[in-house]
Amino acid sequence: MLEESAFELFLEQGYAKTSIEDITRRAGVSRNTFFNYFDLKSDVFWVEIDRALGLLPEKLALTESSLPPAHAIVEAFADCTAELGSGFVPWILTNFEAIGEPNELLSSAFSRFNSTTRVLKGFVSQRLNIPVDSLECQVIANTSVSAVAAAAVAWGKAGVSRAPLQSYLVHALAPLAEGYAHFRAIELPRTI
Amino acid sequence: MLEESAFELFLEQGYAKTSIEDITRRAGVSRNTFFNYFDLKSDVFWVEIDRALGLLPEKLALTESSLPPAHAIVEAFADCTAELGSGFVPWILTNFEAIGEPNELLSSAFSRFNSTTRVLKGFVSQRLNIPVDSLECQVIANTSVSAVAAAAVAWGKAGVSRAPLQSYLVHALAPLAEGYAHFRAIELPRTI
DNA sequence: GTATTATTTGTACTGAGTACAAGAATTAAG
DNA sequence: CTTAATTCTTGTACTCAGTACAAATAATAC
Repeated sequence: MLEESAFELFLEQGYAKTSIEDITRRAGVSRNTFFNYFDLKSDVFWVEIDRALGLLPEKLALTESSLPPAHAIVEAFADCTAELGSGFVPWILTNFEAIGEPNELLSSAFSRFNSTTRVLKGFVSQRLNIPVDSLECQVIANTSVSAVAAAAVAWGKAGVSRAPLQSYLVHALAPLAEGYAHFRAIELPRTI
Repeated sequence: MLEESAFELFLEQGYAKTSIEDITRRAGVSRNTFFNYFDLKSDVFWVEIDRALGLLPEKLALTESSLPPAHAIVEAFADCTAELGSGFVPWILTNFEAIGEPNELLSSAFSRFNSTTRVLKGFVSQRLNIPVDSLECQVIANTSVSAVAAAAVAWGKAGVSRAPLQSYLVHALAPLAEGYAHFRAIELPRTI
């Protein structure tokens, strides 16, 4: 499996010093085969997370329409990971300190941040009946995803006896649920 | 100015189709000169924003210690941009739809997100007297920066008759001020 | 066994980013 | 004004992620 080879080499010699050629040689395939499975080198980090995030739209759709959006978001994210099993802990969450912040990881992380906020904007827009391209939707989506990211990283860091992810999500998003309970669109003034 | 040449070319032919060689040729210098001024190609987008963000630590330090952190954050960010003049509107904020989401922009954006959250984590830790590496600090910093980013993008989009950035910041961060008013560290349970 | 389809691989390429030394321009000192 | 020192630009060469495409190989179907 390319990911396993990649993770071994990243720990042995660091992300930057590990070339795609190294990874594919370790896996016993050609360099170009890598690009049959991944668009980018850093995509190896996201296989499990992408699988979980892929479930998000349907999990959001399944939440009770009377539930406040922040609660629905917690439930949806928790359901995404629950469906992938209790042993599900993405490698990058437990190893990101070893990996550091190479630009390729930053770009692939932000790419997923953006696609996740797009999903949440649509959900919030529909649930709160406000325009999807409003500042309010963007803020709720941005802050929710960044809180989820912080919770996920903390959860990954907590070690093998960690509490369920949902505990972390609830704790991280509770203030947002409270803060956004009365968050309404306003007409920002224009200068004369 | 390298930035001006870059922005002209990005609009003429797109980010991906504009090489560093193109930019430096347009500016009348050698390709390697580019790297005397910038670490990365996409760094051209951030000159003004980096200047503003560079002021953040001192602006945060200047806020009243009795001010709730979210209010202090609004004030500090607003002061950062106010000090750089009323005409200060970073090119990327008004042109990011034209630029799209090239991986290089995503990585440089996330790099600045991370460094800004580090600044805010330190501030929140000191102001609320909680450990800087706690989930609470991370969540407050992450959500604050992502709300500021959403506000800044909306502000950039609003056109030449836009309200002051502070209006957008206040609106975006008000729910966070409310939500974090009683946000305290808790001991997340460990599994047996 | 042959034909078709799917997958891997080889080759060649672009361009961001890096390193380093040489050349040119600027500044300082005598 | 000349020389020396310092600063900055530039040329050359490189690595490696990422791309394109065709050839080779493997797998599948008949």
